Amino acid sequence: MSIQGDKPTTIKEIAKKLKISPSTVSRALNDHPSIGLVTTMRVKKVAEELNYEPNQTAIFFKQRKTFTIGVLLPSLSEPFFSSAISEIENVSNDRKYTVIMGQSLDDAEREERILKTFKSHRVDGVLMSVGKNTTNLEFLEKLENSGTPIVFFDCVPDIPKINKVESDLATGMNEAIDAFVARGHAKIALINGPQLLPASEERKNSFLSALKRNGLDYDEKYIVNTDLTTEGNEAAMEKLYALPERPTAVVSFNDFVTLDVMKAARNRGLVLNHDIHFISYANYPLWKYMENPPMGCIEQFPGNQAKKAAEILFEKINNPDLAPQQIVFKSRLIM
Amino acid sequence: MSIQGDKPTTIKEIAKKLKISPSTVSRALNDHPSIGLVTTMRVKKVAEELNYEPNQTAIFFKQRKTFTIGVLLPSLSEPFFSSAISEIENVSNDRKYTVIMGQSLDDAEREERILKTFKSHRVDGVLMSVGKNTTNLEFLEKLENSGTPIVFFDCVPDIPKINKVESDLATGMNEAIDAFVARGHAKIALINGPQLLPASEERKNSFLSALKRNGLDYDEKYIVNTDLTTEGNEAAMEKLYALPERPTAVVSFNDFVTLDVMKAARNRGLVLNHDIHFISYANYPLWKYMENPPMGCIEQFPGNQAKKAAEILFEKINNPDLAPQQIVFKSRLIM
DNA sequence: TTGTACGCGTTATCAC
DNA sequence: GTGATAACGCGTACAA
Repeated sequence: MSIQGDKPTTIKEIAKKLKISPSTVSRALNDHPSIGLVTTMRVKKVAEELNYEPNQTAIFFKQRKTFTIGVLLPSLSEPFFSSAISEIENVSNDRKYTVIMGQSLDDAEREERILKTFKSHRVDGVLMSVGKNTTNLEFLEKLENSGTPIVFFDCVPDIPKINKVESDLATGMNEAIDAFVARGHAKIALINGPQLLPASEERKNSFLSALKRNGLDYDEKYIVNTDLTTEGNEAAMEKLYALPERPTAVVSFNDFVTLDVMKAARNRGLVLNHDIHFISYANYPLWKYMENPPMGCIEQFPGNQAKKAAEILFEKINNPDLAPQQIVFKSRLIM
Repeated sequence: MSIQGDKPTTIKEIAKKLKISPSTVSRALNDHPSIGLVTTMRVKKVAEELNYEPNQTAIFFKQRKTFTIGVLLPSLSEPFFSSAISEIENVSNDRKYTVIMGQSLDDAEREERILKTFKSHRVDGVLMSVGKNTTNLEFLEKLENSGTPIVFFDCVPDIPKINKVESDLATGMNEAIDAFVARGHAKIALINGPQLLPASEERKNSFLSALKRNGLDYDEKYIVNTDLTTEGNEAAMEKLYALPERPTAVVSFNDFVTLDVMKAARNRGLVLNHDIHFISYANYPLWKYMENPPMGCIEQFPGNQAKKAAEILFEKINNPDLAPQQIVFKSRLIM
């Protein structure tokens, strides 16, 4: 119930109380070697008493360094990004850095606005995964020549000389097709995302090459697309179901799609893991609890990706002349 | 490829270029009415050219206001908190506020350290859900009389006169027991969390009163505890399984527990939704995809809670004299 | 070992 | 309508 005012203590007040100069207080507080032990102790004692806490806003301002990084992701609620955030917070916390966050919700305008905010906050670096609808990459240039290091991960722009950490979707796809083939499947389908999405493009290409690698023919009817809505997912499954030569094995775009299509398959009377088999690009292992989970899933290690990206960012912050880092994490089939 | 230096443009440079004073530039940039239209336009044009962006660190420093709130949660990767974060980011973004984040991981020391960081960043307010192991609430006092408004949500300290948004677990529990009873169940068990957890205490109490309300006897063997590890969860299920009068209906602490115990039940040969029925305190609706989901789940609306908490915080920030707000969200059974 | 003086970028206050 | 000046809290080069 103290009538403790709202104004935080400053070094000046400590100085006045001790009848010494503010600079001495400053140095004492920072354990500057030139200050006598007694003085240092006296200063610290009074600082404690007065509940002194350094005003970081002043320090940030003066030092032109904020010990803060900005993290900009498409979404903060998706499990993939949650694991990422968690790792980023850990790495940052270890290094005494603070994290400010924003979600673009795949809105390019919002994305740019948040980036601007980060910049005006003078963050020491930016970690970001680009939204699906971002086409204009000017902001990048602006950021870069403002000297703020930036590291992309997961969804990265296709530009040379930037720092990025991404996932190689092909390795997991290869393993998936191999696994299907090893079990005797020949009619293998792909339920892909929206056609214009780079992530879809990549899945398609690696799907085709994995088929080829296994000596299988490609039938274009076996690639269907979904707009990632539940309706779209179900429609995609319907298309496959309607085929005269129904596929017995399916690789699907991601968890959410897989959940929908598996349900749709069940509703059509197909017996999971008997009539039809699924492998999903997956973000988290919830499958183990299901009675009929997908046959396998392709793990992209969002936590690891984010962690690595954060580490690169901190390297860059401490050594701006570092050459651009480009890391690729292999995706892996988990069964 | 411009040799654009690393130093951001300041109003001084704009002033020099235009041969006017920095104050005029400042006023022009802020659309101050006393500045002539022509001057204002000229200033804005040059600012644009020079890629001027206000240095918030300087503004924060001067204004003693950071337009930043700190959000401290036990975990950033749990779905419950992810939805919360997402809503908080939305509300903050709407109000032009920035969010800095930290996760305590239920470590009281880390929690306090992060809070200290928030404070030294001079955040305008704090939003927090208290960790499981936090016993010492001194930090709260310190924060409060430093004038920083703080709003708790989900896991809130049991103290009067603070701002909090919490969930009433009893309403959902009542509906759950009613639903079980309506379906003829009499042997109803509770798989609860660690005994010392307030959340467990609350579940237990509402379980007991819901039983009573339905004229059912309470058998202490029907309440088992888990430490929330997979092993603990399985052990809890085993205890129930071993009972001579096995329960036919179970309310379980949360999603993760439910997943484990349902699996354990299946492994014991019990047929879900026939031999044994589950209702779970649930954070997100993934159940609809399962072949044998729980009979129902008790939704706590983390997104709504967080949104309301954020709104209260912003009210507090704008009007510090506002009386403490205490909101309770009723939990609801979803079937 | 300690004090003095200055500057970081911005805005409020006062003067013209 | 515009300019000069001070101030926010801190760190540090320079002086003593």
